[in-house]
Amino acid sequence: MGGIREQKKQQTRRAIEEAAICLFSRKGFESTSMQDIAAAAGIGKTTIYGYFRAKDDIFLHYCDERLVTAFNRFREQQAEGVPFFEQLITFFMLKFGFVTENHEFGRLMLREMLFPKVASDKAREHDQRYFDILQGVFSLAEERGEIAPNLDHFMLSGHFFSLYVGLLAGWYTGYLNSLEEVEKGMRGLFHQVCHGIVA
Amino acid sequence: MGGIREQKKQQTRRAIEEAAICLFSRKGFESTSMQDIAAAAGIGKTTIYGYFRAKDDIFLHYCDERLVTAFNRFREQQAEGVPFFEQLITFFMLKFGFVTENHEFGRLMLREMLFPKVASDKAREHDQRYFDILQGVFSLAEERGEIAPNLDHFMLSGHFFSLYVGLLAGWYTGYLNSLEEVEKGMRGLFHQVCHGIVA
DNA sequence: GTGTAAACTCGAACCGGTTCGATATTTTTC
DNA sequence: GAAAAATATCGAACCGGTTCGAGTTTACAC
Repeated sequence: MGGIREQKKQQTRRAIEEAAICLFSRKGFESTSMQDIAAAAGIGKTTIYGYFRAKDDIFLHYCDERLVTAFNRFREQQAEGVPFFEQLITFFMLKFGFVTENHEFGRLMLREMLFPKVASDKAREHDQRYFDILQGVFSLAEERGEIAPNLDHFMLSGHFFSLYVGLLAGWYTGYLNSLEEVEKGMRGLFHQVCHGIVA
Repeated sequence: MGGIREQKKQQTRRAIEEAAICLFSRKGFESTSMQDIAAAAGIGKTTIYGYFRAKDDIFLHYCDERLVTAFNRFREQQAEGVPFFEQLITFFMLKFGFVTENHEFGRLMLREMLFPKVASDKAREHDQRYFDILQGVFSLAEERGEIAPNLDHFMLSGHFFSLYVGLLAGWYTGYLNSLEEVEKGMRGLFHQVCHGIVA
């Protein structure tokens, strides 16, 4: 069992993914053909379909991996002593920077994650990881008395997540043009959540 | 000037659009080929490109028209006496219902409007119309003393808009499954904005 | 080893969106 | 009203993602 076949398969898969991501970043997703990828990976273009269902899948699989590492990076640098407001800013700015690092990748990823053709389990997993982190932040904040007790933490997560998505839309539609502007906007919005707007 | 040619052109354009939208709703966007549309409109498929830049454009042009009428409908039924919270709920639930009326249309439209390949002027116009309406709601609320004075109305618009987008994402990823749930969620989130979460 | 089944590979073909280029029609000009 | 310019139409071809099917390689049973 295992053996030669499995090894080669792993190797080929890796070759395809690396070739694809390299070409996508260099020439853009749409300008890279399956032919190009196959050539760069040293195989026939039909062979790719033995490893990935479609062109999109190569990209989405890569996003998946990156998302997981990004989450882990956040968890590592999570500092307990920091006020919850700053924890949230750090968390979402990290996410934001990560998603928009490559303009086109981010666009494609967001389209697929927020408005998918069909809801996927993979996406649910990511959401779960995300909620777990925020849940932790909110619980701590509650203990410390930074936020009101008995708030619905699920809704709270949704609230901050929505603002994060709104900022991303602002970025991609051209209303926000630098990370400084984004952070400024984020602080303003988060402040509104914290203190309310009622007279 | 004008004359036969112009008339026919208008007629053909209409025929294409009607055929396309009819087929899109019946069979779905991707399952409808340019061939299908051309046949239904009684022309050759290449001719379509004399009227629309691409398949997407037929759809997006239609969305454009619908968006405008939806805005007008809201402006008509805007009631002055209603508290600003209820005005916002009405506004966004109207938008929400309109966008999600056809599941696939909404998905495609949102992908394109929030994360466009290139920022377009058309989109800016819509945003402007949207901000104008909200601006009016906030100004009135301010006069009435319903919200604090000196709030940044632009940021406020962005805030509510983000929550609306977040709810849409929740709809398309399967966390919200009925308009009742959406409205309940919307009320909860808007309430958070109004009253804050700080202890 | 040998036979058999499963898995891998890839050239050929398919399919649908888009472009090209030649033809047909209308408008303009004189 | 005929020639020239502008524009509309559409069949043929292109291009790129995807599927088919036939040939090859590997794994396993005996």
